[in-house]
Amino acid sequence: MTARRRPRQERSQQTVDRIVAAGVRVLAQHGYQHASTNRIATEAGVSPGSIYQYFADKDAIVAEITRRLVDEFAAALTPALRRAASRPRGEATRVVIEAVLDALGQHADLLRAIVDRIPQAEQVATLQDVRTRLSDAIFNLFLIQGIDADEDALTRATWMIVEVSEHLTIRYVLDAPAIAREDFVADLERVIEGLTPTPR
Amino acid sequence: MTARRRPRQERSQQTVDRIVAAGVRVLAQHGYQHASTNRIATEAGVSPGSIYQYFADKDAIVAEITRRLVDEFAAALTPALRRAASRPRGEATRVVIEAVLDALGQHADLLRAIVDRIPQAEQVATLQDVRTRLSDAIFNLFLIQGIDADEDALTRATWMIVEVSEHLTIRYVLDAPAIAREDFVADLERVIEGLTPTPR
Amino acid sequence: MTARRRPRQERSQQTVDRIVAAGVRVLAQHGYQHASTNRIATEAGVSPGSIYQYFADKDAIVAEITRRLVDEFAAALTPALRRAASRPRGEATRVVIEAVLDALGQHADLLRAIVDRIPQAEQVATLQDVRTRLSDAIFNLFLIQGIDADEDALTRATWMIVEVSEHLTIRYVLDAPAIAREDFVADLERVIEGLTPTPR
Amino acid sequence: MTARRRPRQERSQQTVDRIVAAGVRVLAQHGYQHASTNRIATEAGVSPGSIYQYFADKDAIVAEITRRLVDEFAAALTPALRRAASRPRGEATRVVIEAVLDALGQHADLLRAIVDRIPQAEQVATLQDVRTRLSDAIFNLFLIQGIDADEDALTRATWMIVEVSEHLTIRYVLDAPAIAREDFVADLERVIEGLTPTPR
DNA sequence: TATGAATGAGGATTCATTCAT
DNA sequence: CATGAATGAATCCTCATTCAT
Repeated sequence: MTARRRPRQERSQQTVDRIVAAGVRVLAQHGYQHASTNRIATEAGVSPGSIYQYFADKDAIVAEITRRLVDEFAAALTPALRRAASRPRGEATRVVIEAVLDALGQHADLLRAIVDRIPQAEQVATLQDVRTRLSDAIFNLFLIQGIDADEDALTRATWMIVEVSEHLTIRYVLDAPAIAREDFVADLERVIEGLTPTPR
Repeated sequence: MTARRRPRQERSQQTVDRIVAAGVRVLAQHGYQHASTNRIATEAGVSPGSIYQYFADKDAIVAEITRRLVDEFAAALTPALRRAASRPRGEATRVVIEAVLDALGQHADLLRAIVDRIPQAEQVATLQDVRTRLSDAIFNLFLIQGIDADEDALTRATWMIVEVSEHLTIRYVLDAPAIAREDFVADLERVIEGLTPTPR
Repeated sequence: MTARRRPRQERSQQTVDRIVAAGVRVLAQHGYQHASTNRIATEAGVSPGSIYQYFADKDAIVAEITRRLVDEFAAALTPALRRAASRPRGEATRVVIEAVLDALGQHADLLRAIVDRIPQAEQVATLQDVRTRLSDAIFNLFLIQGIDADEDALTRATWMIVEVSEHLTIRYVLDAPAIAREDFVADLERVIEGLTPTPR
Repeated sequence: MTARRRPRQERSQQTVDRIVAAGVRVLAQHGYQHASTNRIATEAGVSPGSIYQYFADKDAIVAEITRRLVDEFAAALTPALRRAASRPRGEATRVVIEAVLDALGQHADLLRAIVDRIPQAEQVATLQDVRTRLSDAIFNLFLIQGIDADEDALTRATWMIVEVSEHLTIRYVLDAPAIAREDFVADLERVIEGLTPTPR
């Protein structure tokens, strides 16, 4: 469970927002271990006690931050996915990749705060969710497209595509290697294509 | 440098080893933030003060752990690299991947302690080193094999191959997805092949 | 600056006062090096953490103690200085000496804690300040009284008078030698008189 | 008690000397509280354990340092005192002051290490000795010179002269104020003269 | 005697959390 | 609801001292 109470009043909502925003800033600047609740409270212009009106403990703040990243990411992605549905396979892949890069880029700070500042093993909960949903989506996509290789092959392809895509897009956004975006997209598309099982 | 003093007596070496071993266990079990020096000392059967005979501070222990992982990994890999040198390209790739999986698998605990338990942003200099050396090696390999596409393409291919290979092999070893090893190797080989620039 | 936050509530002020008071007692009893923050906290009936609500570190407590001593000393001295202004030189000197002895005597414990328990080299900025202000005052007094020997002589006289007066009054108060106060005052007055440059 | 054993063998004596010398350096550089025995041992090129062959504890080192300062100071002073015996009063005073300044100046580092780096309250033992001996000498001098004011006056004069002389000469040597030595000596001589009881 | 590895109590400081106001 | 003072266990680290070799 994340939030202690889901505040309806506007002022409360504002307080929560300010805490979360402060959390992101403090996390980005000081890292997970030095992101003390007191610092977050100060940064948010809120008393330490107030934090515990809305969050059960420190980790709940991080969980909420993650949840928001995921939500906003999903929201930013939705239209692209819809658009992709009506395109031929190769183009669809490209459209989605572009959309992912855009979405990640818009929340680079948040992303860095979570991905680079929190140990993997602690990120689990919410992020694992996303990955699962992503995997399911891709797996279903295979089925829809009539790519019915044996199940093991589909599972494998799904796993590899998810891992590669997630990792590469995140690192591309966060590390900004000296690679032109169109080249990166083309390469990634080719990799995904190569990993997609061929219909029998 | 990591060590405070380079121990001469045998007892010292044992103590250092016990501290490092305890560090790995504690890291693996409790994660970076809860890996307190006192816990490590207790786990090592050593007094807290003893740690500071050999390590400048807590991070130095982590650094040493990382260094050992890297060293042992490199050692385990060397013969395979030599063997690979005399094989045709495709087979060489496969031989190296297999060797990497073996090497990583032998130190899965260590690997998990570092990769999953320490925030990326703190993962020490030593690891960056490895990545750099790996990149250089691959880049040179391209040149040696007469693959002289333009430099940008080589840089890009290097970056993508390193990121993909590192991430996939590590996740494969640590997450043990339900994928047959030979299939995984074949897939990864294919991805790498696909990313390798074609000679003009 | 010394305080971390300037307390608004009354309770805060009380806590600060209790910490400072405990600091004085602990300093007096155990000396600077054994005046641990934990001991001070215990003596103050306060948790260790509370100290750091109001003081940046241990030295800040000492600095605050010193500041208070200096302030109270200055306050106790002011009326005497005013009274002295309207007296002939010799008597004025005597009046001031008496006032200094009174002022120091009122804070003997504090004085001992600082002067005898803290190494000279660490005796904080605040004390240097006082000495500087004292020197300036005396130097100006010379000028006002039309004692215009050459500057070197004034500087020298100032230095010697400050050193002698400070040291003798402090030691008289702290060591309580078997000397009648009126005799001590007379002697010191004579010494100061002897060190005062004669007007040309 | 200071030394654990008074070593006769040459090598032992050398070790003690090195420890003491290292103690002075470390004290001067780091101050009393940060002058750890380990640091002293390292600086002396000796093992920590060896220190405890020759000194009961850390304070014994400081005590020994103090003792040496006092001894060397006394040694440096003796001839001057002898010379002074045959001079008229005023000149004798001057000769002694000059000798004191020389003696202190030769051991400025040692002096600073002790006087400025160790809390007064901890200097007691050995230094109090010197002061006592000095007081006795002056008191006797008064008697010898037939200055037989009442005992209280002698006691008072002795106390004041000792305090003033000790403090001023030490501060003059350590703080090096912008005062010509001959002027300083003349002033101090005048002060002492003024404090000396007049024969009835 | 000398060594230096080992000790462990103790020190300064932090920070998630509570609770009286 | 909000405040912010207070808490106190836990953290990293130091250092005088001991003792097996």
